Amino acid sequence: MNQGALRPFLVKLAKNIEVSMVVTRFAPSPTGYLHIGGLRTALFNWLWARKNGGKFILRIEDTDLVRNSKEATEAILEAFKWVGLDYDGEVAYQSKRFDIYKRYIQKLLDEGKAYYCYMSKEELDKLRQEQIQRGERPRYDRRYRDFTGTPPQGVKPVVRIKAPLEGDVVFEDGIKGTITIRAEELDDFIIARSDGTPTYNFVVAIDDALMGITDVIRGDDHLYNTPKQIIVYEALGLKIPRFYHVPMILNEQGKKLSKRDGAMDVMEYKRMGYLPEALLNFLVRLGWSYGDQEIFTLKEMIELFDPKEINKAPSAYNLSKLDWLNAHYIKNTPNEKLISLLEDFGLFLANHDKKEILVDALKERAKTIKEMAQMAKEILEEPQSYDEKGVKKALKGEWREILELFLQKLQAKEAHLPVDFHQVVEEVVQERKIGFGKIGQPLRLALLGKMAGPDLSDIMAIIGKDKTIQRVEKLLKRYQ
RNA sequence: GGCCCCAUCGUCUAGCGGUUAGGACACCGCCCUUUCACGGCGGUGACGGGGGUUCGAGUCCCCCUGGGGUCGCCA
Repeated sequence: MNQGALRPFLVKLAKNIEVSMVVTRFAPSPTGYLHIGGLRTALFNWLWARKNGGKFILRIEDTDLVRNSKEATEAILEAFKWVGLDYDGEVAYQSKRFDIYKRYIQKLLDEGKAYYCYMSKEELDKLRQEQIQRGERPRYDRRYRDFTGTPPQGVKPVVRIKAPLEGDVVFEDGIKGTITIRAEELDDFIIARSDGTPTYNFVVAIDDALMGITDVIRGDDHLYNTPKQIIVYEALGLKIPRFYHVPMILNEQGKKLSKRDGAMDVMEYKRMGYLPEALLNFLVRLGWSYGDQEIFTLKEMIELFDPKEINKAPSAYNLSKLDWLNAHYIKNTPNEKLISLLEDFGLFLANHDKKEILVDALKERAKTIKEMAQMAKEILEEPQSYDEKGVKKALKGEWREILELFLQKLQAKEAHLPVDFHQVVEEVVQERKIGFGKIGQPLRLALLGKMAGPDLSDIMAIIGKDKTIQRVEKLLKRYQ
């Protein structure tokens, strides 16, 4: 095959590669922390890009200079870091791209596809009120669309785009199917504010096109923005990406999620002791599933995720399922890792000689790292009071004689490991011919101050012989 | 209110014209066990309502009801 014959083939190959390339993005506006709905959207985009060996871009939508904050951007970045989502290239800031948008706005102006509108905010508000009173849908009346006269003085104009006057804007949504919006429902929306800065629907379309975004996965609160963005794409002759509008996450009552619903901030989950892998697993199953599978590693998610399979209906989150997932991931996290996570909750175990026994005992029962820290403290710290019900239940019969015998035997013995302590308890049981509970219950009360907790032998080994004796003596003394 | 979208156990979901409607969380029993968990076994529990289409509808169509989104010089 000579070069001339090969060339068309290579061109075709290159085109196919381009077609199959997937570029997604997450585009938050920096007005607050990253919330769980945003994180799910980010995850979906990230998974889809990674699955296809494509790119995932993080773009900060900060065109509204007065509402943005640097802290919010940092909070979003921090949340990304915590859950372990990465992104390709540098973070893109729209505020640094104003000159680009300006050029496109000018282009539309020059081509007569956009125009200056001199209506003031007050006039607009008045118009809207009148329309609402008449029971009409409030919308701009296009009074400056074909304006040729002398513009009013002292009004800084906005730029509006000419939306189609008739027909439908139709697009294919990867989740919801064909969406049709009639032209009458759209108005000539503003693409540049009176201060010259561009607005959301305009810059989104420009950036998605310029950055080569092929798949836009976003919340379905953007569904109605899509036809507006399509108007921009078409006015500029840009390639329209595929859209996937993900239904919202609802609160536990099945109502719209609001700031009042508590744990909205992703970082709040860290503070509550959740593991990022549990949160991600929880979130990926909200609106998406793969048969009966509940547990997904990140690798499996990448392998199996497909935005086309996302549910059409909104889903309510339920914390108890997150708890279950978190408990699962805690059980499967190496002790060393747990010990370092525990430090965020004021528990420092790194130098404790029985840390393995302690963590092993706790990881089976804790739902969160925070809870785990609490349980550990209950073991490590001498009880200051005794559970009332426990006292009634455990301190009866010959409990005193039993514990005294136990103390006597323990004092006479070397004890370090759980088996050593277990052996002492066993001897008491044998000698007194009693059931394990007869000694177990008062002993547990002495050690923990309450009736629930890990294996007694483990607890004694963790705190050691001396503290065990101290605690038993304390109980004996307290209830003479 | 207009427009758009949606609807299977309390919750997350499987189902893609013929299923005893499956799984998970939660809940309730039982087992394991010195206790609490974990784990194992079992149970309660759903196709919002009404019309069609079809030999046959959770699955297709229409209406109602309910829910969500949206109607900014915010994103």
